[in-house]
Amino acid sequence: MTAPPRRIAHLDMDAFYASVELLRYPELRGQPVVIGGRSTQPPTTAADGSRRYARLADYKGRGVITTSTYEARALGVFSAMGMMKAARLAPAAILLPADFDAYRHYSRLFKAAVAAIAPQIEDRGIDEIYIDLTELPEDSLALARRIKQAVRDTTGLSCSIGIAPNKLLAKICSDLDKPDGITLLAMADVPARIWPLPVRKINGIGPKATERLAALGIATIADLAAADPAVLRRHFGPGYGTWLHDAARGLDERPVVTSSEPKSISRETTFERDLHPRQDRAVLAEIFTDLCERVAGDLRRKGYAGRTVGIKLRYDDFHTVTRDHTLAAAVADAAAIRRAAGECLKRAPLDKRLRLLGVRVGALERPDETPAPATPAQGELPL
DNA sequence: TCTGGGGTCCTAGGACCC
DNA sequence: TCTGGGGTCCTAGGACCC
Repeated sequence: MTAPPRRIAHLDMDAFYASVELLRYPELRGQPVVIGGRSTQPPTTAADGSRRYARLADYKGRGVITTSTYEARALGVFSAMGMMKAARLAPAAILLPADFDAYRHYSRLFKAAVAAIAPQIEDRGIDEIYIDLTELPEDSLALARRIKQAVRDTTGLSCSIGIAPNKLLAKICSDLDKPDGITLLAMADVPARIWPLPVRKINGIGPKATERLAALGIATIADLAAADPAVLRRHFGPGYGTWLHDAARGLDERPVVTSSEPKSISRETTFERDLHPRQDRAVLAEIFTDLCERVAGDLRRKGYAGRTVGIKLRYDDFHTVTRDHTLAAAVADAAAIRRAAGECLKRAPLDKRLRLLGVRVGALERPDETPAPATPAQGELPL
């Protein structure tokens, strides 16, 4: 007996942050708009109701683009691009600050709308989800249309959906007909629809792996599927090499995971200008304490404590180091985090200017829950 | 004009224990 | 005394994702 094929959907909101901003500023529809920049000012409204927007050309600082509208992408401006570089490509583009409270609000709305139709949902961040449709009676196209309509009705926003036998393929599919698209794919379609794509389209193949594959003459997913798995394992290690070979053939057994606990909570900040550990000691100490307080606030709000406290330093040459310190018992208060983080700092090189400082708490526990008992459960033999 | 912030997972080595 | 091996925890770095 073989199990029937699964039906897994991947839903991706279209240019999510930018689209939320267009709900607020509808007159910007059709224009190149980018979101980003820490010091970006929101638009000002004149007495006659007209708004004045910041332009990308006005920006000064070390921010990156968070999202851009499709019109801005057409000018070569994409997520994670440095703002100063983007300003050269599209100086007249409208610049808006990120409003994460608004995005979280719309995120909750669209997920609730989907859950009312298909409750088996895996959260993949603020703007995308996997949905397991296997147990639902309707056909896939009807479900995809109904879900898209529900998302549009409750948020005014569009999304793209891919439906395939697993998460790997569903994720690739949701990107094939963007924006506002639906793509259905069966295993038999993999050679025609998936193999012509570049390897970078596979979720889990990033810039480094793409480059190393290119050096082996592997550019498309078809190239990867045709590659000798032994060669892949030799170059990429047994785990990743085997995964690459499977992924290229569209194989993926990962389940849709409908609930999970966080593993770590962190806060970090990149300074407006690089700071020297000695000359700028006082201001660095203040930022350090503030980061610890913000992490403590996040822990308290979410109901966690953690045993491992860590720091992250990024130097002016972008070299990054981390230091960890594991305590005997989990902590959640700012003073204890600050003490442990201070111990970490003593073990890090402090002779170069810093551009970033971060504080993290891991090995999380819920302090209100009793840890699992070490004694065997009832009816179990103490072997 | 370089390169944000919040995460997860994997690897690898050393310590320590059995 | 020497040798061997497995398991777990901790630390550091790196790739990758949204």
